[in-house]
Amino acid sequence: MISITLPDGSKRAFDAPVTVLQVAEAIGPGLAKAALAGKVDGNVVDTSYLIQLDTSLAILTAKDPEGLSVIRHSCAHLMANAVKNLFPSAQVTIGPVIENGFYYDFAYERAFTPEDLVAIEKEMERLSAADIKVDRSLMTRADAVALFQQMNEKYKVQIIESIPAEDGLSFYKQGNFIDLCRGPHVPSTGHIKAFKLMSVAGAYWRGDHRNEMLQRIYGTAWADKKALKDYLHLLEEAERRDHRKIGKKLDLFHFQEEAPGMAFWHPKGWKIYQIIKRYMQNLLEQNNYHEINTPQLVDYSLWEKSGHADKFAEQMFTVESDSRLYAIKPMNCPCHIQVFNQGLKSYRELPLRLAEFGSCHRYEPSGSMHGLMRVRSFTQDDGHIFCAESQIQAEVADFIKLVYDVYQDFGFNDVILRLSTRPEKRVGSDDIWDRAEESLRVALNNTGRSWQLLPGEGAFYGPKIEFALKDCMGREQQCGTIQVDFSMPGRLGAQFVAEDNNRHTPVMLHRAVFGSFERFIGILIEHYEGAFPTWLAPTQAIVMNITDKQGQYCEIVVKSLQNKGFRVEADLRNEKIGFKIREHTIQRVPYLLVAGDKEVEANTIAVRDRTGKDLGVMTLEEFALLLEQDVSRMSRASA
RNA sequence: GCCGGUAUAGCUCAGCUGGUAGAGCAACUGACUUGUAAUCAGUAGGCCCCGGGUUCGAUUCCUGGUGCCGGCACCA
Repeated sequence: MISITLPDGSKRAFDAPVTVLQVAEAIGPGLAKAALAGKVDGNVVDTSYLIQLDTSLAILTAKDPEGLSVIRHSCAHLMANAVKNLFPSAQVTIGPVIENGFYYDFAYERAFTPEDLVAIEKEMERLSAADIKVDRSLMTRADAVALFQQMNEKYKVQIIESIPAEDGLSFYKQGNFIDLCRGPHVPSTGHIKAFKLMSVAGAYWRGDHRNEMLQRIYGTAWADKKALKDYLHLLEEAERRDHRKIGKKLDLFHFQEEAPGMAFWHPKGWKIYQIIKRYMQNLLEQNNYHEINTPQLVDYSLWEKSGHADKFAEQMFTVESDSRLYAIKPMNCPCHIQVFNQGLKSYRELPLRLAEFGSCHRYEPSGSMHGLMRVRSFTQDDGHIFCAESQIQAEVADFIKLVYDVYQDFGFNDVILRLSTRPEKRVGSDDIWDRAEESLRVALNNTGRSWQLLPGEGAFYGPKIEFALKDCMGREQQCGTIQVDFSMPGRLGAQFVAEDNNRHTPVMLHRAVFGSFERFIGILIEHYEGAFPTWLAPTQAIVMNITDKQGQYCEIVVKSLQNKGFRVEADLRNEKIGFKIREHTIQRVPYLLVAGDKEVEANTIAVRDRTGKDLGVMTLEEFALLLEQDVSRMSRASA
């Protein structure tokens, strides 16, 4: 007797071992038809999985997130199957599920073209329509190696050989196609109904740039055609949020060929930049930082001492003058240590917090640049906290809180927290790394928030906590960071006199909240789709006349609001009011003020907002109050 | 940096197989003096990314470069 507990708590009894599919059939034919996989004791398994002991079971269909994952995974196999049918000499490698879809990497003598993709998709449709049964089987490693060697799948052989011998190897076969896979998979290819191949791209074998490049095909797959259509529509919407497009449309900045990766800021974009800079200056002052400024060019020898030249020589811009070699600073920390080193410091002065809106230049690889998100010339809201080891914990905790406060002010609620630990190429002993990583881990755990571990992703001088925000396409962009550095202060001779009257080397915490102004503004643009909250909007209100008669009145209105500190402009062009409204609505100006004869007569203005909502006719004082309240919703900005 | 794609007016984009280019919007000029998302008419605007080659002739084909786009790798 086997008793199976279903998600609703009910139990089913069977005389003999049953497969997941048989259980589904016992529940109902509709469910059996929709069944993609089962969840037995929390593990997702094939519908052919044989249940032999009492357990809990959920039948997974396309409606379940895990069922959708199975579809995507099986769709990757379906694509590999199609590719092998059309290009028999292509070799298969790996094909995992990713957010919204899947990819599969192939080794082939030439690159796949967009036309190939169309053909592959068509072949996939054919295989899906044929509803081919998907069978799972087990094989020993030796047999598997022999089989794939015989098929001339040398990448697959490598993968199989790298799996520990004691692990069981499962394989999935559909028609003429077989692939090593942990599974589970759909029972037959007919369950894969809604998919689309998105793009081809190069990708290094095993993610290592020293290896050959494979052809990666990206695809998306959904439960049904409607979900697929919705997703494609969502993608189009997301593209509209692209900061590069909005930057052009709202005239915020531009790039040009003569200065790749370096933004030319236009008046409105620069206004936003100034607003967030002032915001940060206020905040730093409140948090006991001292703002400083350091040189743009520093003799190359300093970068050799700091260790940066060792790792980043290729990525530094250099200038030779008067037979001396300088580097245009790629970062600010060595300079901050120079400031710290002026004069003997006492433990009483720690923690000493130095901040700089530091303009940096890095020769980033050409293929890595991306609008404002990754540039060669950028300004960090950089800061370095010099402290004793015992002070790390409190400083890190304060900083994490600061970051969350700031992000909240800017409307970001989805912050991705990560801890990046020691990389292969690094300075400092393992003991130092142990202590540094531990201090960050403790700080993260104390926040009660969930965080991800990124092993090996730390800076060469220390581990780091990263605060990442998502861009319009869901890509994670690192913005804030705090890094514990036990090495650089010592390398550059930083010292302080402790309570014991001996000289000690301080710990340095590198930290930035925005990361860079460029990237942060890029993220802001995408987050708000250009419709910045009033406190950030370059123009907060526009005043428009109906005819020339109200021109003078409009100018008085503008002047009066400007005198109160608001960013207000007039649009007195001889155009119809509808035309002007449309233009400024598209330009995302929060408030649109109209003055016609009636308003002049009553000494009022007609107000509407950029969403099209009519806020009615009011006096200037009433509007100023409304504006004031709107702006002060962001408390820290006006602090 | 690597793989692929791409580059035409300020912007968004047409331009079949080679015969030196067009649209919409924007700009400018004029008329209109207008009540909440596009008034009408006119004018002007192009080293068709840069260099080399093939050709009688190249925006178009080939080739080298650069920028940009999508990935990969990198990211102090």
